[in-house]
Amino acid sequence: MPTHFGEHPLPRAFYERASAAVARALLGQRLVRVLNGRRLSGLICETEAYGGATDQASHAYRRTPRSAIMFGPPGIAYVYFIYGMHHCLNVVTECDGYPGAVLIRSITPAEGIECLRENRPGVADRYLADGPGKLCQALAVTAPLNGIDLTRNSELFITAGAQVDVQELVVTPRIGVRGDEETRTRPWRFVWQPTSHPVRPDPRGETSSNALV
DNA sequence: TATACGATCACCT
DNA sequence: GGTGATCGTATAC
Repeated sequence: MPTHFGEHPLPRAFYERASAAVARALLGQRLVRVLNGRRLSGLICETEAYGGATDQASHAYRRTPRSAIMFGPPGIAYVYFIYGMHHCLNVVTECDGYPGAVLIRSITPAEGIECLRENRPGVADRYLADGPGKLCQALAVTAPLNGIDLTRNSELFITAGAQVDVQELVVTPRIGVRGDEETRTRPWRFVWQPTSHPVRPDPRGETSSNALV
């Protein structure tokens, strides 16, 4: 795949679909961050889909100034601050006017590992970007990147990465969400677990299934 | 204006 | 497996 000048970010049409479809399709794609002239990247290996008024776990369950971005055009980054110290990176999905987003929960470092190490001092390579807050720290994704267009070749974008085989796909309920039974059990977390190299086990032990594949 | 808490992480036992 | 850190945001008053 192209890793040089002129590579094409995934087009807006990629994101203009149902959140769960985008969450599934993002597995294996390459998240690229250009920081101080250095290029960092990783392959997306864990995502979660979030919806609108019928998804009690979503920020867009109610429209507020913060969640308004989820109602806008797809392909835009939604970065928010949580627990007083972490950032989370999302991609807006669905048509303009209809809310949706995908939370990127973890990546496998691919380029610029030295820089990721600098951003996460004292952390073993295996844990550099294996969580939503961790990957934001590793890639220096913070509030100023909120609203950036991921379909443009700039500081943050996503390009085509690896093919993810169905055999390597795990689908589970989302982590740490509240709400009614339907919201809590909705199978909207997608994990890429290449059989060749083990990925971390399910962090909270919820049952997994390939039912949605 | 005030208050409670979260789409988390790291460090403790 | 338990919990403190730490603050923007939403919501209640």
